[in-house]
Amino acid sequence: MISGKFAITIHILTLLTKYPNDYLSSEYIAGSINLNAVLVRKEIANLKAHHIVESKEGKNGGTKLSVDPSNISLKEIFEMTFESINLGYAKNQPNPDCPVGKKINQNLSALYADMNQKVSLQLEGISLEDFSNQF
Amino acid sequence: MISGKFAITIHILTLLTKYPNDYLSSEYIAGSINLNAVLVRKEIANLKAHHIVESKEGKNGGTKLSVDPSNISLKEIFEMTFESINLGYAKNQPNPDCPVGKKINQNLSALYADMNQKVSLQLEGISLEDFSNQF
DNA sequence: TACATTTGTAATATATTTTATTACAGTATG
DNA sequence: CATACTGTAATAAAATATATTACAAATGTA
Repeated sequence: MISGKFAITIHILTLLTKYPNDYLSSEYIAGSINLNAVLVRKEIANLKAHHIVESKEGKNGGTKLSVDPSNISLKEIFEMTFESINLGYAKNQPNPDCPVGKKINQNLSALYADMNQKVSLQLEGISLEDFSNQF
Repeated sequence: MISGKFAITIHILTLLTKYPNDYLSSEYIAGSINLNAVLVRKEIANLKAHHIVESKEGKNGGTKLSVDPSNISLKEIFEMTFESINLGYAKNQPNPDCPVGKKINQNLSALYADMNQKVSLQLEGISLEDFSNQF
């Protein structure tokens, strides 16, 4: 199962991009995603830690973008919400006495690293503004 | 969480490539992966359905490759074990009355489709033989 | 000031997915 | 005919993801 972190975060950011002058509440955002507001606030906390958004507490509070959406790429959003693209690893440590077991994870890692590079290149070319303009 | 299906399958196939003249038992393979033998047999069932390997039941039975490892690419293995590369979707259906909610999944899908194309190209260029030669 | 609204965060519960285990029928080998 | 395998179903356990509840703290406004 892949978590919805990236999708949720990009949904939040698209809303904030669409309404750049408003502080949107987590309840409002949650209503668009159809997700619990606490989880929205958790992703917002992550965005705040990366200085992408800023929040205001109290009545009429909420969250708004603190960067220009043309200056942030999907690669950055990806990196904030996803460790790396990969096709998975077996759960347990493989047998180190088997020539295949000994090296499988290292060889998979190399493969996945290449994958990430290609995907990163793709995501780097798309700004949040680009993405939002599709709506 | 990403399941280990792809990693397990490629581990199995690497072993079969290394020992092309033997029928390897699921217990033996499981010992290399450090995984329950039943799960190995399940992935082998998948490989058999795709005519990549063949099994022999009974004493001294096991599984061996039924294709030339230079003629099968990681892309094919990927497609047998993975739906598609993606960065996830939010779990619940988004609000169709919101312009963003209405289109978010479609726009994410398009993004992910591009990603798959790039990754597929990469994987297409690597044969099982290539991968196995790294060990 | 008092109230309402909102964030921030912790604690806990539920749901979903992934992996593991158990069990056993069926098949081939020697 | 005993042994060592596969094939597969059923169930359990573990891991992860999402949801809910609760409440302190902040802030705008009557």
